[in-house]
Amino acid sequence: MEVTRRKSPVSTPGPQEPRRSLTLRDVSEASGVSEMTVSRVLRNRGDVSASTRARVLEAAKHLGYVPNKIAGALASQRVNLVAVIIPSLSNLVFPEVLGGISEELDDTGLQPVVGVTNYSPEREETVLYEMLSWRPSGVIIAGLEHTPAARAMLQNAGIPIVEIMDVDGEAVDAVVGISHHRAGAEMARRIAAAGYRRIGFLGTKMPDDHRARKRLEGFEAGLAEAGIALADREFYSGGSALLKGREMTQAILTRSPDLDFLYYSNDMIGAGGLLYCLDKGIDVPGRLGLAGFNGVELLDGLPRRLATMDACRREIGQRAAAIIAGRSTTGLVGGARIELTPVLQPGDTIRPA
Amino acid sequence: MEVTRRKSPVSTPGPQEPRRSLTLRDVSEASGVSEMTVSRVLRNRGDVSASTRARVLEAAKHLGYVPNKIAGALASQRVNLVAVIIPSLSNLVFPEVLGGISEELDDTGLQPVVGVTNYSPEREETVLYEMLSWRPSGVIIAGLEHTPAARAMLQNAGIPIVEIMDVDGEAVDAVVGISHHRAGAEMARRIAAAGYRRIGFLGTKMPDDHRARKRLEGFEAGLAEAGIALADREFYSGGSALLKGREMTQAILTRSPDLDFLYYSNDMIGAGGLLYCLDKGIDVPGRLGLAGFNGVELLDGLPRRLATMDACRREIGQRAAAIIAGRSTTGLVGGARIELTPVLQPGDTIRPA
DNA sequence: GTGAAAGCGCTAACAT
DNA sequence: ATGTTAGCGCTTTCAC
Repeated sequence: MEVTRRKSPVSTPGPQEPRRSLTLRDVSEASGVSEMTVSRVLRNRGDVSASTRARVLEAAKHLGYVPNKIAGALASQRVNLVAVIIPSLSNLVFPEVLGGISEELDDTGLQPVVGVTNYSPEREETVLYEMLSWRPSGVIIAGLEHTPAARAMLQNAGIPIVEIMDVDGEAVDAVVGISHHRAGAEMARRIAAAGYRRIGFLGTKMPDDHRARKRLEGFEAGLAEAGIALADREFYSGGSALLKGREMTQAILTRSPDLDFLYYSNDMIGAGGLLYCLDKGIDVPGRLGLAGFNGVELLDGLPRRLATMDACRREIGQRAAAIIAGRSTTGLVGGARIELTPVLQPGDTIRPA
Repeated sequence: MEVTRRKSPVSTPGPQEPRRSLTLRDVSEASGVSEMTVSRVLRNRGDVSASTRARVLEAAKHLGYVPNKIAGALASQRVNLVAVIIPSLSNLVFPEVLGGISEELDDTGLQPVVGVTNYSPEREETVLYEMLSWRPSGVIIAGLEHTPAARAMLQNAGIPIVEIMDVDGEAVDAVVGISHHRAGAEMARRIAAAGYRRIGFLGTKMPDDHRARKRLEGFEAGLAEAGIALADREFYSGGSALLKGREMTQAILTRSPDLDFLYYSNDMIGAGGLLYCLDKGIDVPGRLGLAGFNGVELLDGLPRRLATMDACRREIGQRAAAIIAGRSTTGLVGGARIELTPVLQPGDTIRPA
């Protein structure tokens, strides 16, 4: 049995005994160069003669050496990871944000690591703690609402933090997003201007989806400007969004047949509602107008284009990543606040004003 | 200027100088207990008196200490990370697999870390290298096709490897998936049995989507059993799948108006095709039958249920994660081969046999 | 251009 | 129940 940990000869490992990974020392011995020089070659640092470099690379490749970033990170106090914390991956929106982040990070040597919270503040706290314990170079996190503990961790992390998606609130550090309140209000004004008066809201019942909540609040505020109050509302949670959209639409129209507009908290349930209306032969947008939110690509394939607002998902990811990348280069600190402006796309489901 | 690295006094950090993170030593000093005991408390290891434990936890919490997993991993030679390497996040299928993985890993102390390859073998190789350099406890990777270098890395990693989604080929270690060849063949037999004879295939043009390719091969083999050859085929890539489905359907029906069945390589383009047919008033499934692949939840909201086959996405994730979790506990080695059986769901778009 | 020494923050192993 | 010692595999720093 081995007792000492180091210098154990690389005897053939026993049957069930996990093989030891190769180390710099192995490459060093195989190439007859010091560990230090091997390290330099592998990181393209400092001056190394072409011949040495070739010899080292050859040895490393031949052995199948994969550097140990754990040791590297510990020694250099540098980790090329960016923590990305989002509520969900099935939401369609977040993979797109992620796409923007990856794209922007691609040439920086930084790598995103994704954590998913399922819209639970407690899970967010856990995930954040877990990720911070790997000492990432930055954090990109969805939303401005966090538990006090999570907020404290973000503040004390000593790394750039970018809160994304939403700008309606107090940021810890930098923030990139849109105002969901304003987005809701803008849609409300457009609807009111088009002459719709009996307006219903349909949303997923997500106590922790603050952005959907803010859109609704903004929407009601916008309607109020025109002296209109929300006539009815319908909430669901879970399941296929498209199907839920159908069911909710049927439910609300059965209960309040005089509604002339339906505002959905996202495009997927909106699309379900649209399909339902077309099925039932309801005149859209004449008898009934419809609008969603997000501007998802999926809508392009529907029989009619649902009115929506682009949430600038990809750009949000890019800008957030750019902030992290920029700071990790310059070392500068200071919280930018970037508010993007979503564009209202009336599509075919709002009648002209 | 500091020269020694250790024992540097915790003087107030300068304005732009990144703060040093708290260490075990800080907690040790604050609580008046040795670093080792603090470490034990924080990991719930060994016997620590209730009073000491309380004191340590209090100190750690008060300071806002977040353990440094990099150092911990290096010292313990243990990393609670599982590398998950998938082609895409926008494919709808992979987030579901991920869901299964997370769920299964949740109580094991293991954490998934996701890497995305965009269906590029070279990118897969890079991502794999990057992830292996963090010395994860296991790898879950989509598909059986890898570059020789990637395959070598997997073989030499000395950790459990689970290749997922597909079982048609040679696995490095364990494998969990379905036979896409068989899935294609089964659908072909069903279609032939229903009396369809002029059959077209529509797929995304993905040279590296081996599973779609295998389904097509199986499909053709299945048709051949009934003496049928594929009458036409149509390929596209990129863009909104739903919209592409529409366009491709229009294209293939224009070119080959006598087709009586369309087999799509995935449900999204199939759904687009279905919407197109309904728009055009084509009699489905009488005049024209349709089928997709995957069994995505989205289909539930469509006007008609598209025929499909469930790809067992969630279960694949669960089983794969269970293999990794099991091995990291038992230390046993040995490649399981788990073939799941997808179920054909005829929906409303294949006429009865 | 190359090497030697020290130590990153933590934990395994062995005292006590 | 708690402390001490010696690294984990790499990079920083300084010397040659």
